[in-house]
Amino acid sequence: MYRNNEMSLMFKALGDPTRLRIFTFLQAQCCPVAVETETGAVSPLTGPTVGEVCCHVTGEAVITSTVSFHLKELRLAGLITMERSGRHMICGVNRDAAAQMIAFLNEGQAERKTNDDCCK
Amino acid sequence: MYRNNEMSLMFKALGDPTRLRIFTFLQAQCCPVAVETETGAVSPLTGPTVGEVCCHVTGEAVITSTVSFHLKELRLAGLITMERSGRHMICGVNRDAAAQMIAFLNEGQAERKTNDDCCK
DNA sequence: TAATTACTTCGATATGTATAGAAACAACGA
DNA sequence: TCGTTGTTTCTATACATATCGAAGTAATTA
Repeated sequence: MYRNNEMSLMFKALGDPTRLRIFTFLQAQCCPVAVETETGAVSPLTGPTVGEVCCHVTGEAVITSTVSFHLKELRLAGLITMERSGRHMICGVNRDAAAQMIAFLNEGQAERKTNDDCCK
Repeated sequence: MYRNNEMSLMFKALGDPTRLRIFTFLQAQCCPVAVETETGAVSPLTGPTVGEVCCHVTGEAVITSTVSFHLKELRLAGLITMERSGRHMICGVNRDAAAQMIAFLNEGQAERKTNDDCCK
């Protein structure tokens, strides 16, 4: 049941068109990453700034509070990472999260049970 | 851009814990299907009724308007199918929709672009 | 240290969503 | 045709969410 709730938060985060655009934009970015030797966690070293994300979304070179809000939602859902670099915030996708969603959906496709006789 | 909006509707539908439970429950059901010879579309011949879905979700043998509401949302997002069979409504997952979501996420993982110099 | 850049948070607002009970509806059996 | 079963729709309500402009904050430069 815990997994269900975590997963629904991820899906919910992608459930807004603007956030889905941001996510796929970040997913498409190819950039060098740092790997933590202890945990193996991967975080982007460079990548789009918040301004660049805004730009991609709105087409204008202005940072909006709306995009900032959506970035926060994506971050809280664990779908993206953000790290300060000087005045900028560098955004990157959390590829593990995407992998988890894929795995979740794939499991469902694979595992089939015969009808349980529920409430009878 | 159209694809983005369609996809976000699917993710949104799975973005509620109750709906995600319903979806995975239906995904797990193994049942005979009918294949349309023209389109190749697959639809379940038998499967859980609305009452059985309710039962799985709430643990009680009562149909609630809430579950009915969530089933409708899933249906409108294209994630499940529902067909009347006598007094019952037979629910089934639309496996193609799940496949589409998986494909969408996978594409994002695969396709990487070098930074486009956006708004500069 | 004052100004500038890059971004976030706050406050207001309008709209959407989940839930629950009651009423309506559709199919079947007596 | 009347009641019963299985399900949906309606209505009300409480809560969440997206958006926008304004104010606030952090890092850098003049």
